[in-house]
Amino acid sequence: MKIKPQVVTRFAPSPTGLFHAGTYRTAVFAYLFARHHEGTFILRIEDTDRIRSKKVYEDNILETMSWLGLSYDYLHRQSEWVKEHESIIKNLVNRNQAYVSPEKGEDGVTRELVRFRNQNKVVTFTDAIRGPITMNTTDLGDFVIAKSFTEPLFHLTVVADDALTGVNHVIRGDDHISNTPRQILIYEALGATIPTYAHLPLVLAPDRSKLSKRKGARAVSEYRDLGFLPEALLNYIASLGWNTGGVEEIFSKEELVERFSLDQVQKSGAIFDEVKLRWFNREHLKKISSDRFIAEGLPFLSKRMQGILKESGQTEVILSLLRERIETYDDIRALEESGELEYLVEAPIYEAEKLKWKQDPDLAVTKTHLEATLGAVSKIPEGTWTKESVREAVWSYAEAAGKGSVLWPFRFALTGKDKSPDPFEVAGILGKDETIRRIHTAISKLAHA
RNA sequence: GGCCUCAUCGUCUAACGGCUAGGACACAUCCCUUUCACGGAUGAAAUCGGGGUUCGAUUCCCCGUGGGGUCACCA
Repeated sequence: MKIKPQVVTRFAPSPTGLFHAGTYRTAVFAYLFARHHEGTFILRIEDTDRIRSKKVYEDNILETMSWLGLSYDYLHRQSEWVKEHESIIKNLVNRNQAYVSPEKGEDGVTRELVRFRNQNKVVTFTDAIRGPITMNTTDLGDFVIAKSFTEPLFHLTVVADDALTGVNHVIRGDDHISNTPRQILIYEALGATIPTYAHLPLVLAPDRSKLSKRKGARAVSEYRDLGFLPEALLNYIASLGWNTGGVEEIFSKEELVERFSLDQVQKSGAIFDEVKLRWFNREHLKKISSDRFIAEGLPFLSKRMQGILKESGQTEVILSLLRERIETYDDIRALEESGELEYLVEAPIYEAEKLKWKQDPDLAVTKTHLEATLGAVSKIPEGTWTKESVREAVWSYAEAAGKGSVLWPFRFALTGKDKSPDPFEVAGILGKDETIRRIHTAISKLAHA
């Protein structure tokens, strides 16, 4: 442990479901705040509700935190601290700050609930983002803090655990503002130091209501499977409700840590916009190494296509060709599924008419140009066949005869597609034999023209 | 409904009380270009309303309006 007083903050999810960006935004801000101040970041699993808490959800939280790169200094589960909670509740009762109240539940069984003895006062706290907030706690009544000595409830465990772990900055969602006064009451009863609160504005669905699964919000872990980069998600989530004030938007985790500050956090909610997320992803995709792009992007192609690429030895060339045309890795899968990559595997099937460039009068011109192209590329020695050498062989003729008139038929003969990479790129991948074969096919289609 | 809270382009946002309210995403047009993509340029697009304070209000105050959150033996 460090000796100097430091920032201690935490992220405290309850493992009762899969979490969307709204929940993780809290984690991101708490993390950035802690790291910026070289403080301690605690991950606390709030599993006091034994019925609703599930191991799979806890695993999902741990995996997502690690995927996003949100490292924590300390991890604990509330369920492991029942003893501590029990003694705190007993102390409260002994000091007459809480009392046991036998009450009948909905099931007709009488249980000994523990209720907090509310002093009915006005509580004011200064929120780091919103400033002073005042609330009268009278209408809260003597709220329940435990279902029994060994079954503590949310408000008690939150305060107990934060106090026990020395948390001095509570960064959480806006939806907890109304919980804060009663938690402050508990701090006072415990004689513990009240932390600084920072309530973050909510992340909203497109209809401006709180983001939720019902509103179609995806779990953050789902974005991993959809081929998003963790640094893009982190960057975008951090940008929701916070900004540096400058014009740059793309930041690495380290840059975010360096720049983060609570006083630049927005007060109003922000709509989660997947379109902008995709843009962030594209920007981050541009920055990663070619090796990483290939390693991560390849699995999004079918096994069949992966096999074909491996056999041809062109995996790297083809994937880097895709790189500037996609926003997420999943776009690679979509590209293959829509047949965009078929011409790399087998000769295209198309109507002869389509070989003609839009500005040419008839197919006779097309045929002439294809024959000239064929002649030019045939002269390239097998061993020096590259996209550059193909370009060199054809370029001067194309410039003289009209680039569109020459290059459109050339490209179409190779791909059979209205849209594709340029013919040199494709010829480079296909190799000399296949390129010549496809030009021949095109010319024979035009035999009668 | 009570309590709390928020309010700048469609969205995310910038603007010591002081230039023509700036940028990004998306959109449109144009350029580059054999096509697509990339890239470049341009454009359309906002201070919720009403009162104050002030020489001057996006900014400060009040009142409306609208949105959101929250009101458990969940967290």
